[in-house]
Amino acid sequence: MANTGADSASGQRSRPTIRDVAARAGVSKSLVSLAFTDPQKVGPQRRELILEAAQALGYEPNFLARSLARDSAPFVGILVVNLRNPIFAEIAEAVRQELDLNGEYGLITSAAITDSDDLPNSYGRIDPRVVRMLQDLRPKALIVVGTVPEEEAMFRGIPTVYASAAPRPNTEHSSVRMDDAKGMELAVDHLVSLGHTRIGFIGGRGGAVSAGRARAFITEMESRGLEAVVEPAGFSEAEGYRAANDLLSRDRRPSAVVCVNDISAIGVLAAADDAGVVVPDELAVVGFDNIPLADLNRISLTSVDPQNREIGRLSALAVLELLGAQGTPPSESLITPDLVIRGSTLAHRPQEAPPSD
Amino acid sequence: MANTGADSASGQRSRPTIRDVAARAGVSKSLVSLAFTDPQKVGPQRRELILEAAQALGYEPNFLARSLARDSAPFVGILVVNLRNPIFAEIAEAVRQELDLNGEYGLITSAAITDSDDLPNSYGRIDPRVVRMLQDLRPKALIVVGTVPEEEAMFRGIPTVYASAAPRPNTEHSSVRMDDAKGMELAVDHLVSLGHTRIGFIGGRGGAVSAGRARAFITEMESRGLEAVVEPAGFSEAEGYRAANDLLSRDRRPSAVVCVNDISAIGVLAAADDAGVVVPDELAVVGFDNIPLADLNRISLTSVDPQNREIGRLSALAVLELLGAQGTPPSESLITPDLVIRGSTLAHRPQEAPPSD
DNA sequence: CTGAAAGCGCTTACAG
DNA sequence: CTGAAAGCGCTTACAG
Repeated sequence: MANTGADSASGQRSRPTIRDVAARAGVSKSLVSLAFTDPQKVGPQRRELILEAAQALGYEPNFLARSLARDSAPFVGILVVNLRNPIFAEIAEAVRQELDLNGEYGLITSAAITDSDDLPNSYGRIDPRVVRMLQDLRPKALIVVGTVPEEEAMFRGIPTVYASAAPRPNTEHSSVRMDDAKGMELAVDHLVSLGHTRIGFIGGRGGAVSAGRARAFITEMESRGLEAVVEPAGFSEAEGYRAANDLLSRDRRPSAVVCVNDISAIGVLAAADDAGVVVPDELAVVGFDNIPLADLNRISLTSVDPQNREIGRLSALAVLELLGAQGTPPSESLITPDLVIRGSTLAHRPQEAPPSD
Repeated sequence: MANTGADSASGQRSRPTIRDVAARAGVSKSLVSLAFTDPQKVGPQRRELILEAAQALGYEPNFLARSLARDSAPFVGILVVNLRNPIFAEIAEAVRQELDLNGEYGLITSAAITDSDDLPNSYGRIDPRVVRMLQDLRPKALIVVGTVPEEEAMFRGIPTVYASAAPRPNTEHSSVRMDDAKGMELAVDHLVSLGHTRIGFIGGRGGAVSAGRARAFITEMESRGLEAVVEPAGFSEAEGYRAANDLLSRDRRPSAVVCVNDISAIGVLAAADDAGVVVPDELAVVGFDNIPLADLNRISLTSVDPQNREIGRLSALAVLELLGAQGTPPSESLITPDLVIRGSTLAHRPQEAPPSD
């Protein structure tokens, strides 16, 4: 149904258009357009007139029509691969906030396909229709939060930054992510300083990030002349649980483990609890991600903090740079992580203050 | 920049348009349009021809242009008020899945404004620009997941269903949410069956849901001739912590508490731990929401399960009904919750199997 | 600084 | 069943 005059007279209101504003202000459509896109180029009194008319009518330019005409929408798309993982939500919000500060606008959307057996941290597949939709919307740029398992061909032709994920080797895209080598160094340093020498790693499966951390662990251990014990596992709690059981049943079991992420570390804690192994006295545990859970009184998990807000912030800035100069080559930023020490490695952790308000 | 022929000859490819397909198939634009919107109305051979041309060119109709022409986009908008809360992600995905099953398409987006002091469960404000953007996109309908603090005027003119939130009294919108009275009955029943008579409630602040649960608690207790002890608190861990401390320092302290949600219940557990109060022996704790956290070994929180996937599913169906018959009056569905009993109320809980894969 | 005109990619009556 | 035409709401050269 076209938006006829009759329609706007009826109860079913549609939003006023540029035409309505032009009529009310007594100017042409194009002048109204100009007043909204490049106000300086319109004479002060006319501008005032137009803005008043728009105000009175409650007019705001229609994104959709504007996008079609310009062949580019006035926003940066933020594609969150997995909504269930709280760190992705945190990154996405940090991205949006930083874009805001720079006068850009971020639209968050999610493309996760729910598998029946989906776990909080599972890296699900992506819905190609969401990506197509996003392409139709023609965002100025895209920020992909999290690891996309599929080929990146989907994002071709639009400036893209990966937040918290590594792009494929010969990509044209930028990325901002934690420096895993540095994170592993912090984790192993900490454990070694507590006197641990027999240290295991749980992880290595489930993608590039996992494999990279396993490699970093081996490097870190070998550089100290220590034996690297690796128990392959993915990102889920269940896999952490199983891997920990395997590790705990070895004859020379490790006195400490580093886990590929916090979720699997939670599984390790559960396995230790069930096996009557006291944490941290008999088993020290370190995770990666520093999810909110890690800070809970009863979990108190020492974890490598990837600085998610910083990752989000820098991803936004990377996109702005890409937008500024078209020829900008893709960049890779590695963020230096932090180690947050808690009860899973230090028995007598400093008494925590009650959570602040 | 218009999408000229020269442009499509250059490296910077844009997607093929209906015009390209028409040219290749040797038919008019409108016939191509028809072939995509109402294939039956096109002769078999021509249809085949058109589809082949489209296939060869990699053509797919542009959502944006279609939306502008039709004054309605081919999808249902799913607005997630708060991305940080895992239950909202779960609902949103269930909505999308059910829409899918019915041939509709759901686009998830988030509108949370990050406040500096934002907590995992804080009900943030909503970004009006996201809503406007969504309106411009003209979704067929809207599903709002979570409580929107602002006025609902934003959603006027578009069929809307609230998932997991109550609409304002005289609204024209539908809603699907947990039956809080029933949930409270389950919680109190359980505690009473364990022999508790002095039971507290932590919550009541922060919105309609919170206040409603407080009222339900009082009703439930009074109907049994028990005294209802209410300690006002919001949804955050910090507020749960503080409220629990207040409650525990009373002369006749309760032997059990029901919390307005799981996050605040976590705060209660922390307060009990810090005060040396043993859960569940000296204090039994029940939460609402059954977030994934509640199932963790070390938390093991008894919780009222709102059946989020079911809420999502029914919200999708409610929207489909609204779309089917325009005159359909708004409906309110109350979902019967479940009580998941864990270690925070039952000391010797059944030995849990290791998490399944 | 202003206004008429063409166009973004699609859909929808309307006449053949 | 098919094709030319007008339109969705906006932007962008282009001529005044």
